[in-house]
This record gives sequence, structure tokens and C-alpha cells, in this order.
Amino acid sequence: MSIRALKGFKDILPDEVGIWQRIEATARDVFHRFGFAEIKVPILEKTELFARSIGEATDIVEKEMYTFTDRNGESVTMRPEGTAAVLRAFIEHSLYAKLPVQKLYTVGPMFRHERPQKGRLRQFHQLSCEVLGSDLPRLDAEVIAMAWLLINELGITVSLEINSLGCPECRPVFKDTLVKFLDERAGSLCEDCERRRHTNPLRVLDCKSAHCQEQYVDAPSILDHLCRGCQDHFGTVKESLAQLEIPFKINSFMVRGLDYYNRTTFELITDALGAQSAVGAGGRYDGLVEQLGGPSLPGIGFAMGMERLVLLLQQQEAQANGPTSDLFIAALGEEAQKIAFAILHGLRKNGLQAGMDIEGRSLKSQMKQAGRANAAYTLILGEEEMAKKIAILRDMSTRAQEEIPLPEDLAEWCQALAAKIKSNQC
RNA sequence: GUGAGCGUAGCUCAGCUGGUGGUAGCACCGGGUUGUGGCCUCGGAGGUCGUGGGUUCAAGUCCCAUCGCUCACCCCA
Repeated sequence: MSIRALKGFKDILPDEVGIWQRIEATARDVFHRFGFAEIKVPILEKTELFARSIGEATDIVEKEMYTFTDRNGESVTMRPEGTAAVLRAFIEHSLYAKLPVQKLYTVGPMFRHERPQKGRLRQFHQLSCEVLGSDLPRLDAEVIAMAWLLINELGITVSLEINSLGCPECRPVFKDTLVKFLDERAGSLCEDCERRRHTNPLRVLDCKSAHCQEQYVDAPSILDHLCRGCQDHFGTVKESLAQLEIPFKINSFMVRGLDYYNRTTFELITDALGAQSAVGAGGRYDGLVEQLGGPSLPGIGFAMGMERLVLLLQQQEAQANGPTSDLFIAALGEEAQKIAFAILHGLRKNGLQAGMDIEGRSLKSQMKQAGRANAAYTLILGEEEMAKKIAILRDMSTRAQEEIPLPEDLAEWCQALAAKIKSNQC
């Protein structure tokens, strides 16, 4: 048996890489327009970083992290998300001292030991954005608007849902009210909800069982329990999104799986990915910087799943064209091949994408290779041409052929041919 | 962690109530065109039928186990 990749770990093959590059390029462009700077942070961090930020009791920390002790006996973890590591770097290098408001993004792999399924892998990739240093509600809208714009520029259709989770002032009050509501219905809920009633009461509202949903129709809503400050904040977020004409739906049942979120949360959702509906999601995390040992600074951020974007793009559009080539050299015979080898390198030095056959196959076969490589031109160097000291330059789309003399000064000849081909193409 | 479906050529898949592995499509190689790609045509190569047991005269086919993949639950990007 040959060695296979680990479960949930996937190779991104050349055919697919084009889409990945396009997504990243579009993202960098959009992020740049909003004033975001890229930061690259390590994949491996001290386990404590994630335990403290994401929350000890979350599923991610409890059962999904790749955690192990390294050779020094220290507990380390492969990052399950991007925010914690970026904030760690932000604090460690005192970036807050350089600018009042920092806008950062990072791109890279994340790791969670879950059972793989459509749109969910153990190593997956996220585009992750953070804004540190402001708690103004208009910033929430700006961040959401940026995510929305990126999705739009990629040509993907999703819907936006927003919610407010309140703050440490008002959320506990709501939680008590909710728990009381659920206690009254104990016994008539589904198995999952019975369990969640104790472990994560906020999440029962998200239950997919129709029976449960019927009962939750008159469940208390977080939005009715927001304190004055959170109400005003959420109000401005909604108003700002409306001002930018970004359509959104309020989903008071929306819950996030990371403990650090408060106030504004949002999700970009699609129904085209099976069970994994969130393409991107994020929210405000005031207090997290301080919790990680930094200054008391508010923050907001979001992450988008690269694999999910790729799946959506693959569904929505035909495959991009294969790689294209400027020129292919078909050489017949040892003498011709030897000259072709030098010409090939000379053309490449002059900026052409050029290739040739190295197996010494028939001309027909070599022409086939030229066609497969999508070459604009083929340079034919056969025995006849060698005798006449010429080469044939064939335009593959028009099939027109012209004879050109073989090089006397190779460097000059290659430069001229490269220039000619480039000018003909544009 | 729980459940379901599926493992036959590089890929997508036929293969009936067990009876010698498919002139199947795509891709690959070669010929037709002794030196010219895409279209056409002819040919070629390519397989421990996921693995290990069992039943049987005989197993790709039935049974058991195991591994892998996929989807769903859960969770999440």
C-alpha cells in the first residue's frame, strides 16, 4: 500500500490552484483598499493561547485541537483559527503603539480534528481579518461591508445575517431568562437540546428539529434583553449597513462557537454547500486583547473559508482555460535538438513561455504536444531545415508558416524572435 | 464521537438470479499522413476488482471482518 495523505488533509492540485490564486489576489486587493496590512504568524502556538481566547469549554478547545507536547515537554497546538495568533503578535510587538487603529489580515492553514465532510477538512485555509483599537459601530459595518464586497467581487452570491450577543452586562441576564424558559419545557425537547440546555443554552435556539423550533417561537430573544449601550451600538450597525445598501437579515438565534464574541456577530451564508452553510463569519471581541495580557482595546474580525469559496466558484463557473504558452519547439534529430535546446533557453531568458519535446518523438507527436500546451507558435527544426539553415515558424491559430534563418548570433536572434512574438500577441 | 452510502483501468463508470475482467467514455501511446496539432479513423498499453478471511466445483458478484472514501449528525470558516 502506498502512503496516502492523512484523513482530512488534501492536496491542492495544479488544476485547482488557479482558483485559489484568484481568490487570494482578489482578497488582497479588496483588503488593501480598506487599509488592511498583511501579517504572517506561526502555525504552532502555546496551547494556552487558544484555551484562553477561544474558551476552555468550547468544542474546538475540548475535542478538536491538534495538541501535543514538543521535545521540550511543552504543550503546543496547531492553530485552529487565526484571531488568537494575530492578537498575540499584536500584543507581543506592541503594534497598538504605532497606530491608534490597526487593520490586519492573514491567510493560511488552520487545523481542527473533526470528521471531514463537504466543505470541512482537518487542514483548511482561512482569510482572516482583524481590526484592533476601536469600538465604534460604524467600524462593524465597515468590516462587514468589506467581507461583502470581497464576496461580490468574486462573483459569489451569499446572504448576510447579523445579530448582537450583548455584552458582559446584559448577556448573563438574558441567559438566565433563557435557561428558565428551557427549564419549563424540559422533557419535551429533542435529545440534543436537552443536552445543550446545560452545556450551551444559547445554541438550542439554533436547533434544526421542527418540533423544537415550534416551541422556540415565543422563546426570549437576546435582542429584547440588550442593555442601552448594546442597543444603540446594534442600531447604528444596522443603520450603517442600510446606508451602504447591503442587504441583511437579523437572526437573533445566531450563536458563535467561540467564547470571545460579544455585541455584533455576522455570518455569510449559502445553501449551496450542504451542511456547511457559513462561508464567512465573525464578530466583535471587545475585551479579548486585555484577556490575552494586552492593553484594554476593543476589536472586531472575521474569517472566510477558502475551501468553501473554492467550492462555490467551481459550482458557479466553467473551469478556467489551461495554461497558455508562447512557443513550442519541435526538433527532429540530434543536431536539431541540440540547437533547439539553446534556442529554448534563449527565448525563456527573453521572457517567453516556451517548451520542447525531450523524448525525440515524431513530428506529429510534437505538434500534438504544442497544441496541448496551447502554444501560440511552433518553431519547427527538422533535418530538411537544418540542411537549408532555416527554421519554420508556424502560427498555430492561422496555420501560416514562414521560413526564418537559423541564428548566427544566438542571443541577438532570440531577442528579436521573442520581441516579434510578443508584439504579434498583443 | 454517532449514523448511512460507496470502494472495478490515471479519471468517470457498466458488470443481471455467482460461471474466463468491459470492442464503455475521457486521458495516454502509436499508425492512417515515409515531416505538421485540434476533427476523423484504426490499433496499443494499462487491473493484486480496497485488504483479509469464509461459503461454493466456481466469488467482482453472497457472508463476516478490516481499511479507505463520501455524505449526514455534531460543530464550524
